[in-house]
Amino acid sequence: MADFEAINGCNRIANAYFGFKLKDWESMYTRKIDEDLDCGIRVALKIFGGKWKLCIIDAINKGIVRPVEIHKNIPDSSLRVIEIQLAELLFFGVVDKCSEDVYPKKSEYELTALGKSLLPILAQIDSWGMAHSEFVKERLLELEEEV
Amino acid sequence: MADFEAINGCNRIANAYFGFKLKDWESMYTRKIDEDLDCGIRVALKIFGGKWKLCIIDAINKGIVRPVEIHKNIPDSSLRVIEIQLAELLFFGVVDKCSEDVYPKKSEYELTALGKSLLPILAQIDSWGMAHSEFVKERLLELEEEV
DNA sequence: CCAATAACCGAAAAAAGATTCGGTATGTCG
DNA sequence: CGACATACCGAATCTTTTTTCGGTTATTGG
Repeated sequence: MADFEAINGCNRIANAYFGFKLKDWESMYTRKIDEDLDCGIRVALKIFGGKWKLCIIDAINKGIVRPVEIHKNIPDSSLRVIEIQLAELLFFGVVDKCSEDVYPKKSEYELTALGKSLLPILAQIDSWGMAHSEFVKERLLELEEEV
Repeated sequence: MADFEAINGCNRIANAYFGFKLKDWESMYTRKIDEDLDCGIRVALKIFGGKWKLCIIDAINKGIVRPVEIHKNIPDSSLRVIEIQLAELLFFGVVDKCSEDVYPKKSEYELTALGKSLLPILAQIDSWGMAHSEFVKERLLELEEEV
């Protein structure tokens, strides 16, 4: 349970962290458990499969640790989704929240050991993407020209 | 253009490969190009970010090369989405279609060099997921108990 | 005190993604 | 030929994810 205690209120967890109502929980939950989780890929994607999660982890790793700053660093995202995905990452122990009572008192996030264990994957994905970004752009361009 | 020729008909490409109509194309396309693609992570996710794409690549790599077989190998998916995501992977050059005129004449997919370059990432994600699957399950269980 | 900023949150709407369903075409095998 | 399997495809529907919007609370700096 441990740091789970920090998050009190199941409504909040279910709703804020997963975006559904408690009445929906059972069906969603059981479905998720039954469906998935024999395949490493799907477990992994459940943790960092969100649209912005890897970008958030990347930002925190680069020292951008506060929600507003992370959001500014990822201009296409909405602040709300940063908050939500940060909360999910927090719930799954990928990040920790450490709002110290120092000046200026603002909440900061840091990577846990689990979060850090994702960094090699992150780096690999990022470098693959960088290596192929021109190719991907060209492919999309070709498609546009055809249309 | 090359193997792009193999895919004839822009309607088909836009609709089957991306699931929207041609009239929507311009806005979607320009948005996509403008938004993304400076960040390796997002380029990469554009290529293999679909729900089942990594599983499909994994299946092909394991020698499960025909759509129906891939679908059977991923029972939670629908055959349709396998077809669509296979077509997208084909379009982005991650897989190749090689329906040889041999008996039995059925379409088969194989990984291209680009597809194979994803295998290390795939392996890393999968092993990370396997290593943490118990933790993830427990986390979900805790949540269930709270509710 | 007051304006500004940050951290959140809930709800509704929009967008994206996946599924279901009903087709066509083609080939195989008995 | 006729039953069956495969490869596809389009459209409608449903689900999930993300965004937008309108708040509350708390802190900071003038």
